[in-house]
Amino acid sequence: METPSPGLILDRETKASERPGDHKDELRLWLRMLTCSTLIETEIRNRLREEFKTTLPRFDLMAQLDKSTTGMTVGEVSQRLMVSNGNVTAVVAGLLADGLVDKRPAAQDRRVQVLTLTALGRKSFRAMAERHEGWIAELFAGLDQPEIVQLFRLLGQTKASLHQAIKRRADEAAGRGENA
Amino acid sequence: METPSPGLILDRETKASERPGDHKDELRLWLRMLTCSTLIETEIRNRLREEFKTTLPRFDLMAQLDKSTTGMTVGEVSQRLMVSNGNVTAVVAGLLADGLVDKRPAAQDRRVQVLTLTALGRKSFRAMAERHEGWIAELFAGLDQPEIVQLFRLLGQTKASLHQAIKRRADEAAGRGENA
DNA sequence: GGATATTATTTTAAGCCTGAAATATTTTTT
DNA sequence: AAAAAATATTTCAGGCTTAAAATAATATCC
Repeated sequence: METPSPGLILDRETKASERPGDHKDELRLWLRMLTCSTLIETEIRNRLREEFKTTLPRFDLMAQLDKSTTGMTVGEVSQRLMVSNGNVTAVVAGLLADGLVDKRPAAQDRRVQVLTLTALGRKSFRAMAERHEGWIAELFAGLDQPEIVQLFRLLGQTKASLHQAIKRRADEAAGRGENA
Repeated sequence: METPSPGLILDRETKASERPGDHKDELRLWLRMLTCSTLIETEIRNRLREEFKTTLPRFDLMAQLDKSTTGMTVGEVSQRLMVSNGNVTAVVAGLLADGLVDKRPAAQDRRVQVLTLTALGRKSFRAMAERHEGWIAELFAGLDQPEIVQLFRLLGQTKASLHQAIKRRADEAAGRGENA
């Protein structure tokens, strides 16, 4: 746990550029990030179930709606959560059944469904959100403030890099004539 | 996307300790990490489907088996991948059907099922793994080597912090007399 | 204005995933 | 050695998730 992975020790003798075609460091980085994400997700999932008898997808969806005063469409929520439309429909169905969310067609465009938290939903979410914030703080308690800032910054870089690579790929595909 | 989140700008005037009970920075950090993980997962999932007509869970499972020469038990795989036993059983069922994995009871202990890659499975995985490593490298291409090393290190810190917090919680639960 | 294309959402079929209960096997206790 | 406890895996019910097809409504084109 404390010993750094040998592959990441780089000195003047062993530069990345001297191992052409090798990208083991990036792979290790990804696997470590995935481990962290999975550990956090699993723990939050467990606590939501134990303390609030709910699930992470429901919590996440309610979190989006809580941020918006005027409500959000299915499409907006699906984009924000980076899940499929169909998934939003399914999760919303559960929340509707529990009276936590309201769904109604938009006045101007009847294709669009506008989702809002009900009063019960808002109250219920706020209680969970407060605990949730504490749980996350506990989980990151081993990092001091500068480390948190630095990690946040590097993940910002990462996010930009990902968007760029993903866009590049999509453009290439479009260029090759992938007809929609 | 480029502008840093205001909450993370900390100077001498605005220390975290001066906002007791506030843990918005940790929350933002977690959400950003989740965004990165999700972007990578989705992209890898898409490419595995497009280029190899397979799924991420299958790839991940095969990756574990590829690392082991002697085979792994269901329990070992489940621990490594941080998924439930039942899930391993289910994914393995698909791989068995496709002739990529072999499953047989251990000689000494017939409770245990030993999983190995078949020759086809190994060949098939190696081809995917090579492409996979390239994809990951592309996705992280916006980070230079020192950034990768630094991010890896900080995620190591994070991982340690998570294990500590999760263990603490489990110990507390056990102490309160959670009978198995 | 009517045909066509686009957009938003839902449905569908299939696979992933979980926790808990059930099953099978081995180990420990008495 | 029989009974009880522990361990490894599977089964089960239920929920999540996706991509692709279907549906419905709006916008665009001629």
